Amino acid sequence: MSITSDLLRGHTDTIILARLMASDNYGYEINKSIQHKTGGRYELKEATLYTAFRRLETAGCISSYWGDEQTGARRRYYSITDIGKESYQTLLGEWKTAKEMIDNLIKTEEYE
Amino acid sequence: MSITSDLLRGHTDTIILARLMASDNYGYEINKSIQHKTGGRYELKEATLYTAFRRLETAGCISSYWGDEQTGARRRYYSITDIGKESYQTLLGEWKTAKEMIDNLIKTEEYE
DNA sequence: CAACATACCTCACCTGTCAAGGTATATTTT
DNA sequence: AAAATATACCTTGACAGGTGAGGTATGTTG
Repeated sequence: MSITSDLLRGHTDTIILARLMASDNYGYEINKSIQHKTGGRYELKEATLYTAFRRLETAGCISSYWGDEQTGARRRYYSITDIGKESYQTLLGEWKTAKEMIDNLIKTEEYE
Repeated sequence: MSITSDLLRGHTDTIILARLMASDNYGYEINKSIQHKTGGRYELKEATLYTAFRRLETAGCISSYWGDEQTGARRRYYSITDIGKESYQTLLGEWKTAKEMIDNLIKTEEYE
């Protein structure tokens, strides 16, 4: 168990949705921008990333389309839907709650 | 996926160790004190709790002994070891790091 | 032309969680 | 006295998300 697995587990969807709130983007670049934002301390594994895309698309949170690049590898772009925007807000709220709860629970004070 | 599963996943060990930093205690009561501390909003499922005890004991983070109750159901008490105390401190640090990373990643600002 | 970067994808496995089931003792209610 | 509830422990099988390892294809760089 590393710091980048179970502690961040369950946040993958939120992280992706947050990125897509800014603009449409494709998988490879989404991962790069996440790496960039953490100063290289965190990257989504490819398998995790694509699993999350499938999950989010099935849930109606994102939609996808192929880019029209004339050169280089093809790119599948993702776009956040209205459902996705709602989910994102919900997830933000849940994170706030969970964060407070964890902070409270892992302190040693106030345990009887 | 509920707020009490994936978002708190990976914190079970830390929560238990935090409780044991205060004093030795037995499973049933540990769970009660966690419920009490969250005002009933969170409880570890029994299966999760006992799985975690096995995991922590195997890792040398806790040790256990049977209580000498003369009446009522038997109680298995757990005690945090030196290794457990070290682990607890490490986990606290990892949580701090992870928290900052997540906070940063799920914001919509600063994505290019 | 080999190596690397870009860019996509799938499969099998691992691990933590948990619903569902079980055991046993003591107390309270009917 | 029987039934229900609370205390207190435990295991098993299934599920879901993460990930290592593998694959495909194109373009660029040394």
